Amino acid sequence: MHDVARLAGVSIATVSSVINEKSGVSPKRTASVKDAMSKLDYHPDLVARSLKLGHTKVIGMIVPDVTNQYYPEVMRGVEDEARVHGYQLMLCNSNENPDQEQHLLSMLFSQRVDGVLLASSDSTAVYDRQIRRRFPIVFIDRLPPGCMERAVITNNVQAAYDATRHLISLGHKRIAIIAGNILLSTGSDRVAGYRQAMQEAHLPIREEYFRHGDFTLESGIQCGLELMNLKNPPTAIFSCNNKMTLGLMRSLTELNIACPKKVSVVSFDDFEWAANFTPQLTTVSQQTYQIGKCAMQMLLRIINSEKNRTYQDEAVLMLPAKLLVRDSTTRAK
Amino acid sequence: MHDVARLAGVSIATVSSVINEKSGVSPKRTASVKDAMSKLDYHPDLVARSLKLGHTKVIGMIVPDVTNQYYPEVMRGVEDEARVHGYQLMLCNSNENPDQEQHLLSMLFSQRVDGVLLASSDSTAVYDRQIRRRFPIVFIDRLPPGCMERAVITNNVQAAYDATRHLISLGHKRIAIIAGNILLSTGSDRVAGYRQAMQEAHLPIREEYFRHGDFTLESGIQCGLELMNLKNPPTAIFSCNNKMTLGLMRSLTELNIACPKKVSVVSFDDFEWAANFTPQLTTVSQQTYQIGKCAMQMLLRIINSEKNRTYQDEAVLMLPAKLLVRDSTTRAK
DNA sequence: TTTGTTTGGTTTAACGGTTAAGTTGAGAGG
DNA sequence: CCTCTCAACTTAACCGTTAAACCAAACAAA
Repeated sequence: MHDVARLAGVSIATVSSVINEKSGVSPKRTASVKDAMSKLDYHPDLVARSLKLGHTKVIGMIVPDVTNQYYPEVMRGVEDEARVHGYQLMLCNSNENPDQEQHLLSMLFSQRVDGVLLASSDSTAVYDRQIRRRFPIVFIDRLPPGCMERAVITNNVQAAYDATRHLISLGHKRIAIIAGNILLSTGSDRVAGYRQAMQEAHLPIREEYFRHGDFTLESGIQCGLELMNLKNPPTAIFSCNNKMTLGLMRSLTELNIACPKKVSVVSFDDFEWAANFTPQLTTVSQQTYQIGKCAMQMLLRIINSEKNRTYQDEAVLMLPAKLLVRDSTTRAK
Repeated sequence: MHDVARLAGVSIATVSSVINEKSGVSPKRTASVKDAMSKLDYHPDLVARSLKLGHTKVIGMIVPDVTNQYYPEVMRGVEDEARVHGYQLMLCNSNENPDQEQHLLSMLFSQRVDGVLLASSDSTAVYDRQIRRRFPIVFIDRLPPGCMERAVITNNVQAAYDATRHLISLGHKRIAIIAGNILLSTGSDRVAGYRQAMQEAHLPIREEYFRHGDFTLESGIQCGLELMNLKNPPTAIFSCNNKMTLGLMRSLTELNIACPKKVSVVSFDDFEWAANFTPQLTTVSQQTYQIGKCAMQMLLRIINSEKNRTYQDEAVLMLPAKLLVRDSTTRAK
């Protein structure tokens, strides 16, 4: 910057003015400064600017597993919205590990990011003022216990209800569920929707049809095997996320059980490949891109309101999911 | 920091020494400083530190599409290696857009990242000294034209050769290829491997069996339809990436053509779902995690060698891929 | 002519750390 | 008792920006 100023024959303050497009610099000088900048291949140091300005124009995003299709899709929405407003993204992986999540959180704070988007894997952490004071947080996908605001999630209860209703309307009575980690809202809410639909239809929820997975492929295989090896196996299964569904389908292949002939399957989470399975999977499709976009918008509103001290609270935004009926579900015999 | 120093009754320099675990601070003071730090919930400002130190301990990573399974897998390797050495990751999406890629590159420079991992979508850009001077770059996945060093990629020629050989060894003669963007090394190298295997087996490469896709699902569908609607359709198809394969399989479903009965399919890129398709897909599996890990290690070596001025050059590291034979390929009749 | 205002710039003090150089005090050696 | 050494700590300069305060010249109004 110093060099640019010297080459253009002005002070560094003038260079700064040109960079930030402030008024009060004559066209002639503006031109010569710009000239000098490109001659020297000068790029402003955002580190220094951040230090001075007190904000970084970077927002952090913590997800439990980048490898799960779901999160990159959310990330697209976040990124597109962020770019429009000149923000950069710092993506971190918590590996479903609460300790690492806390560590990342404090690391992001040290990096002085302007805000954080968090899909928390910590079912015990209380994100109270302590953390809040550090920076604005918007929760995505998963709602931490007790959290009543600043979150963008899918209406999991409704979505699970719809999925289960679909099975019931096809005449199924023996409907099993492969639940995810019920310490997470995505785990418990989907179970709640299932329960609601079953009770409404006066169907019993048999203990043996209620399987606890943990959102991983392996647990899907395990639960699938257990369910189909019962003396009286279910005629339909509701699997609570994409990875477990994958495991479930593998177990069906292994046991040589035809789907949907012998058992109908409806899965949470749609993904590119779902329509390519044989059979094509009936899924609950979340608005992933939209979740990311809305979350980023909410975060931006919070950041700006803190800047202007016009604190307005942001409720939990619940986006509906859509049931995509394909070939893995069919009428009960 | 000021507050911490005051509370502990020392100077800020002493606080700094404690933070950086420098010798020359008495145990008593060390304790009281640490005490004060936790009392005030103090987290050092990495922005200020970066400004002073001239490095950020952040490395940038630019990928064409986070939504492609491949890149998150690479990212895992990068992240694990980065974490060990105290580096953070800034992930960016170029959307296969060269302009955006250039823009991100200059943005990352302004952020003063210590290095960059780049899967370039720019087939024309020359990454010469101009760019190099800004920061160390290691290329991943795709080798830009003319680049002979500082890259970690899969041995695409060999892998494509193996895949094609596999089809040939099954007795296929009419072997089609759905190529990707041949302006990218991943596109052209895979074609080269295919060519080599075909020529070696004295099989003609028919123009009509050579289809140009662009690595997208849509192009896969398109090429699949075109190929199977020929008067004399191929008995085997080599598809050059995961998304195009997905498209290809959709087109087969649409045309009601059985795989592998009517046509064998081998695909580049393995992914979690590949083993769940019906039929289970024969794929070329890249060492994604390892690519990320090795690339990060190489970048670290470059960064450190620049620091010590012990410039040593890094060649192109080529990792082998593995052919996973499953059910989508079978003997030609 | 004097005064006020506007325009187009410069100077300088932060921002929050790190570190080289300087200071202090205590113990050892002469 | 004086000097020397060394450990322990402080002072102050610096990193690259921005912005408030300041300044000079030009011009308009009284």
